[in-house]
Amino acid sequence: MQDLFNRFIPEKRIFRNREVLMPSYIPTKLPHREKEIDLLASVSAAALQGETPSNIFIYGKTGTGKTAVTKWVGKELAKAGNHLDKSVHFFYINCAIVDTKYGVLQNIANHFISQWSERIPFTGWPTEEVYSKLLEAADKAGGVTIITLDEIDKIKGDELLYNLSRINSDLTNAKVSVIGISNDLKFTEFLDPRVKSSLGEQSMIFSPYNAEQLKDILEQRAQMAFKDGVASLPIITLCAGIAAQEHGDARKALDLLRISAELAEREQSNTVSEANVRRAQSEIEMDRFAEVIRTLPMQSKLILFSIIVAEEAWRVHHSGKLTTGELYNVYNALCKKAKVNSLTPRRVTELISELDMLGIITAKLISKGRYGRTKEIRLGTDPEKARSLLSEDEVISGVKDFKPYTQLHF
DNA sequence: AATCCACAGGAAGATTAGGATA
DNA sequence: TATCCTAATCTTCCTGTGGATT
Repeated sequence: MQDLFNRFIPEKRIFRNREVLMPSYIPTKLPHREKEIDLLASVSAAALQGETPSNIFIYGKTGTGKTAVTKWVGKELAKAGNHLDKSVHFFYINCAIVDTKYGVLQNIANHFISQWSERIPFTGWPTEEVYSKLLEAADKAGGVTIITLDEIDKIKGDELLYNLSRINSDLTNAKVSVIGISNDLKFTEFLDPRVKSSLGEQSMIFSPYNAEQLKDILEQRAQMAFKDGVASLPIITLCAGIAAQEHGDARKALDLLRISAELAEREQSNTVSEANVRRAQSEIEMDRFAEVIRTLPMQSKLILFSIIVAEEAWRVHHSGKLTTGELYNVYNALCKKAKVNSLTPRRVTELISELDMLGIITAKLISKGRYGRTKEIRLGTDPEKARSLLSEDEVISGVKDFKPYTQLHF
């Protein structure tokens, strides 16, 4: 019995606790977020006096610790409340998962309702009914509740936010304050001004970590996640450096370290090598690249395919650079063959810029003087890889043998 | 200095698709 | 189910521009 499964459980050489490197893990110490923690704590401390804390809006890019800090402070607050015998509740909900008004209200309400029989079903009730039930339940529970809405920009419609922003006037016994978390800096711009001023009483911005800070974070986690001596300091510094270049996203840094270690484990190694990190990085990069290409709209795929095809043809016949106009000709011919309506040059330049921003291609604006201004377009990645990814699309696979030079003059 | 190429990219309006609503 | 709304996509029309050429 033991032997049967032992064969499939790899010998533990690397990990002590892999969970620590997962995005969901929240450590007890959050390095370099002391200021944010302090500010958040000072605002929400009002709850311990039985006052309603100001509503807070938290901005920051992904992997800057918004969620971790908020959850951590929330947990501590609830703990402190318990200690002081004050009724303080902390409630967290991710709006990317529950994105409807009904869903959010139902979740909050059920948080107050302990008895199963009285819980609100996940569908069926009129939304207003859920709201009044929520008020009732909250009043019954009393105390101060802090509701955290993570990825608040994902909520459909702003009715919910309006309701929540004035929920306190509907409550007699309980007090509610809201923490909104968003990685979209422009989110409030198109919000009802009343909601905006109410939710934005306090706002915080989480800035990305730099390489030094990421190093500290990785060091702390590595100590818990790995057995001793698995990841050396240079390896950790390398991971931190790579992630710092990519917007200082701590989640990415942890992913990189974790995948590197997984590769090392698969090689039966006892330590993570630089080669493991490089491999992991290209694997992550490849995944992202594949995902981006797969989800491209059809027209963008056609344009990308035109670039691949044209570049190949150019390499054979010519060694000039691919320009917008030439690309458009190829694209146009390709569309004809694929029996798809082609877009106007104006739209195509826009799509080229989008592909450029996605990092799939590079489009550099140059001037050829008398011969105009154009963009030099080049594929940013391996053409064969891109080609095979594009062939998954049926429209593209229908024209995969397309050769531009049969209908172009050089 | 003036010209002019071959586009870039802004503005505004039209079209379309998908989702909500009655 | 039909219809209505909205956001995204796309078109039309436009002005702007760096620098080789005249």
